[in-house]
Amino acid sequence: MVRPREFDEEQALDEAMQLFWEKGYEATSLSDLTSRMGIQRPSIYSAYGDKKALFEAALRRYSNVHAAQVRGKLQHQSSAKEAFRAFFEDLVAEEYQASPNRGCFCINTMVELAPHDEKFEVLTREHQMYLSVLFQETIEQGIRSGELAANTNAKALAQTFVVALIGLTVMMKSRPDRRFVDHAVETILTLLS
Amino acid sequence: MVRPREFDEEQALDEAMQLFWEKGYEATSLSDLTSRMGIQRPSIYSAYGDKKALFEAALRRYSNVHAAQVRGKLQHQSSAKEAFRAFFEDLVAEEYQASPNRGCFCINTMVELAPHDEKFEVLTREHQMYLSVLFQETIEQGIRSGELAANTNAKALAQTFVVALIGLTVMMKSRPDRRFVDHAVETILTLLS
DNA sequence: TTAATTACGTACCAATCGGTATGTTATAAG
DNA sequence: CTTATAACATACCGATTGGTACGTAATTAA
Repeated sequence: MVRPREFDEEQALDEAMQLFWEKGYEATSLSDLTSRMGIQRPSIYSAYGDKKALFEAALRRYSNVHAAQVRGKLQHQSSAKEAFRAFFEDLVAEEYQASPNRGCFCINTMVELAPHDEKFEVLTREHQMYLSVLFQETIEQGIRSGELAANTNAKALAQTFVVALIGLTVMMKSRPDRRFVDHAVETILTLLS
Repeated sequence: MVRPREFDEEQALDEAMQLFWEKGYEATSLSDLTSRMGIQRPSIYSAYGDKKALFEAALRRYSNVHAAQVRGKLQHQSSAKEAFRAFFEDLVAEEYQASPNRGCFCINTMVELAPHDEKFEVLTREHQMYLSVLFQETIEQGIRSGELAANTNAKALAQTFVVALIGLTVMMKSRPDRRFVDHAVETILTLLS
């Protein structure tokens, strides 16, 4: 390396992530990216590759950060029921005060790119699978502690919570009445009792 | 009217709907549309307006057709439990044999356009609300017939089924193991018992 | 201090984007 | 048969798209 980069690669990638997250792949132009990232076009291509590669790097970054956040939120609570209640209630509260409603970058990508690009089909699937494992571990912890019934099907329940997470996140993009979503969360949580 | 249209407006709109459904708004170009619809560019603009207006017309058409399909499927069964079981199992079966996985046009639009365009936020929200009413009526029918417990919260349950519908539809875009989805459907259906 | 290497900024590329002006053709009314 | 009207196809518009060639500036190794 003879001349060091004048920009922070991670920081610029983070800006790209925010932009792709908010607008999606197709609606985000190279001009959008250069102005938001604060670097020139050739710098993007030398540091990350083409637009698709930059998008992939941004998604991988999101996936890592998001997975760690979910893990942290679940572990923060001692009770499994309280963990899921806090998780879903936070999800709803955060999404309702966001504008525009970005939702989840990974879910957005599942809708926009996964059906036409196997790389993103795999990437997004693996993220869901990881979340499912996190949910399952939380449920199994609740079973061991006696909080949840011993015959609880942890795996099936975890998979259902992933479905609920996706459904809630996407649904809130149309900004339905808050009570609609709250009722759904309450009903979903009854699966734990 | 002095010279009749040489193309069938509804039929061409249907082709546009298929294309937007499969590729989304941004990824579908006017050239894609003209070749698929079999008409020239100015014909699109004179018959439907600009690209956004054509998209809106296609979405409205989808919404009507889809709502009627859902209504038909729910009414086809006599038992509420069987109605929802058939509904969700059909959803999964159809989606797993589709390639590419188009999902639901309305849900796709909720993700791509609703956060940035209030018109589509409203349009997609109203469609979800209508589905929720259909679900609720089916549940209430089950309560009246004695099939479901009298203290069943029909509204909350219907809203939860909408969340599940969205979650399942989007999740399947990443083509998870079929058992994953089947387990989730089975768990969701336990909410009826 | 020189040479090699790489980042940077500018300016550019062909291709495609959404959208339209225009001339021609077909129809119905008079 | 003429005339008004609107649909048709072609050909075009400026703007923007993703991507790159190239000359300059900066850094390290020799």
